[in-house]
Amino acid sequence: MPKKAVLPSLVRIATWNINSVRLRIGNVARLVAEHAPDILCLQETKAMDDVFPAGALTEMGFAWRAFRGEKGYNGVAILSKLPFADIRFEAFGGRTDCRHIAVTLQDGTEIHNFYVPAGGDIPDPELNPKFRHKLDFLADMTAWSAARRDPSARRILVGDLNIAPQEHDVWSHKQLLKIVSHTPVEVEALNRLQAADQWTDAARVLTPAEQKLYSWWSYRAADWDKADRGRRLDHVWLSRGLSGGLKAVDHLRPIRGWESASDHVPVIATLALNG
DNA sequence: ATGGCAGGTTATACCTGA
Repeated sequence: MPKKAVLPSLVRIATWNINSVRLRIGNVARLVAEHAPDILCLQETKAMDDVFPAGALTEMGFAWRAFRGEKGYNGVAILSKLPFADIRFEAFGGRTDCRHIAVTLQDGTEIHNFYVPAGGDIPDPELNPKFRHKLDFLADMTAWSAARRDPSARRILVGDLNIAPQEHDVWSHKQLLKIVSHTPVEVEALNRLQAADQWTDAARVLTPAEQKLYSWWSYRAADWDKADRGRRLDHVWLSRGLSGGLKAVDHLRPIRGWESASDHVPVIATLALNG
């Protein structure tokens, strides 16, 4: 007897640091109209639950919604056209601020949406509590992943991880070595997390390591496109039980040029969950 | 080598981002 056909054969899952979901709800609608994600994971929604635009997202076709936000900062959401069997969150970095939310789909696939702390300006945990918080958060993620180590688990980890790990995940490896998001201590912490359950960095499966690949461009550049000083901060990772189903990963650079754009662009992975 | 922008708030100055 074939596996129950609860889910479509290919699923498109998007991650996007939206930098205020209320301000950019029109951009979300345009993304949905033009790119048709089945599941949309947002970070930095900056909206408490009572003002989260759930109605507008329902009208876009997301019958299933999980969100948790706080006033002015943080906030994560998972919007889905596929049903949820469970919604939950866990504490990382010693706080229950709104930086993680997870759902389970009907076939048992888990989706974990993270907003890792940015870490402030000074890459020294002794001098900068924000950097200490970032490292603590990553250490907790690593322990969390190691405790669930499972070669057959079906998990997707997405989000703004606020680290560009590889040389060509930033515009200048040399010039960013002491800049928070690309320092060796952060990259090593992210690599430990990835190794904790042999996660696949989906974007780099299909794009060679020598090719520049970004998901974020600063608001501060006079011309972000011309300067092209980007970083790959937004990630889609697949557990071993799902990595074989990966079909495509798109970094939607043109969206950085939309009116009233977020400084991050969506990353969309297409994968077979039942493959 | 630096500075540059943007969103939100018990706002009109200061915190966050990275």
